[in-house]
Amino acid sequence: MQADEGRPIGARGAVAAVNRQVLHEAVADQLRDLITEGVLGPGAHLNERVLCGQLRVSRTPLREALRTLAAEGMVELLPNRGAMVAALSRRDVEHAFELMGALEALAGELAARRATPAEIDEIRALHVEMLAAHARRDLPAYYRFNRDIHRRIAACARNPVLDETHERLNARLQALRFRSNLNRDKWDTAVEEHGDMVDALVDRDGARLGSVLRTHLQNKLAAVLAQLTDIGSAPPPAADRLPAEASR
Amino acid sequence: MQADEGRPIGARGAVAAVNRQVLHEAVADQLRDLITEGVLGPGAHLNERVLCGQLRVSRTPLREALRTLAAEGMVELLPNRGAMVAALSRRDVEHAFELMGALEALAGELAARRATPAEIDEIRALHVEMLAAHARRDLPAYYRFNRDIHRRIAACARNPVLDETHERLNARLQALRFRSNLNRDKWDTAVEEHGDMVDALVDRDGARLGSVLRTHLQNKLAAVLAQLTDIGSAPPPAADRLPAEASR
DNA sequence: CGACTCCTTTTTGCATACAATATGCGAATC
DNA sequence: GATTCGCATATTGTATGCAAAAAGGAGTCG
Repeated sequence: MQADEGRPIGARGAVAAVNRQVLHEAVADQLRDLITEGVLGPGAHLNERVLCGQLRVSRTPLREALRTLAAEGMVELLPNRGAMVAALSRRDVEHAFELMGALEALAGELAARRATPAEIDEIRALHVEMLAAHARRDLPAYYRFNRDIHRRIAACARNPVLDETHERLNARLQALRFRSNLNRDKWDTAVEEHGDMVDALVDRDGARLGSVLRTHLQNKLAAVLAQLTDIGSAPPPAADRLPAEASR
Repeated sequence: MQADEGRPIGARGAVAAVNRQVLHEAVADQLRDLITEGVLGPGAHLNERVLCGQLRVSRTPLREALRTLAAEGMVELLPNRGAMVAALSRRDVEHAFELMGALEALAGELAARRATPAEIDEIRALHVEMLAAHARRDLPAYYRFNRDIHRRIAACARNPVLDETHERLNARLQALRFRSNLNRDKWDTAVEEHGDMVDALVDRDGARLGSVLRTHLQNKLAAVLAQLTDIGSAPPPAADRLPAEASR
């Protein structure tokens, strides 16, 4: 990808927010993406010079971005020995999901109390679309609707602090790239649970919504853990999706 | 985040490692302290050059520290216009406490399930000491025991991810410096609630412990909000506890 | 009297240079 | 032959320099 000079790293594609002018934030965004996409796999060592060459930035903004990511828990800093992508142990995953459960339960409770009728209608509509995707066995579409529904429920909670915490935790977990490993039974169960969620939301039954979300997450944890052991010590994904280093 | 001392990736060293002296982390720690202590009050503008002079470091580690703190939510970065200490609105405080309630409830539930008898005994002992401090009207001692008890309960939950999230949120709130504004009634109520907490823990009644913690926090929120309006737009505390700038 | 513009000053953002620390390899020693 | 020491190299940590953006102020025009 020959970057045209003036264009900062992160500004690719439609969804990119307003043109990031601050390089270190753009770099942080880019690295986050690379990590969640698995291009930079768990445990991967991040060599500053190499990354500088690949991202076409100097070490200063890169290092600032790394500090940001470290504070977010996406990378780990080894003093005087560089940075590596955070690698979650099985234990870490369990802990994260415990916390996630509480966060989603809270979000559910609040959402049941605060959602507007319009929001609920929208979520119901998305749910129906998700059912269609499920019937069609269209996994990518299913994931999109799934994600969107969860996002919207979170938004109904109207608590940015909760939201941010949730997003951050989610980002850390995304690095595990547990997906698409969904057998039919689990998928059906998940869809059922989603039905319960929508019902609870429509009834504005916060406690029930919270508990459904918790169960939902519990099942997801089980799936993730199963996959973790399946893979075992997975081979590190090759990091060749990065642009080649600039020749100088 | 930092203070990851106990978990060096590979083999854990038997002997305590030598004091690490990575400047940007030291700076971050120091700034955190200055903010929570109120030396750098909410909304205070952080001029890089000035801080460099006061902390006797160059801009690079300072800037890296600021990025860290920004990711933690303690400061806000205004692109091209520097950093300022995060200023929480009333709304923000309410949101933070909502989240806090869920975190503490979870911690309580887990603690009731996972605490060892020895830990429970220790907490009971601390509780008795706290009662003594209360009887003596020794506020500082009370705060110390109070804090210690909460910390230990959190530790019993055995969930570092939860713990870190909780600590971080707490740090952000500490910047408000709501303390010592405790009238007798509220104090008595708080002590009573602490009694319930210990009882619930001894009974290993997670649900009850969680709900007590929630109530406890609810009352604290009320106090904080009251104080927030009391103070109104409080004058920014003078930042003269910093060392004077080095003359060059 | 106020708003606008242009210019100076200040401050932030990025790049690079220099210093400190870790790593790897080979020679010397036991 | 294995271990250890020491040196060479590579990598991270810190400081500084330079450019761009913002803030502040003086002067001018409406």
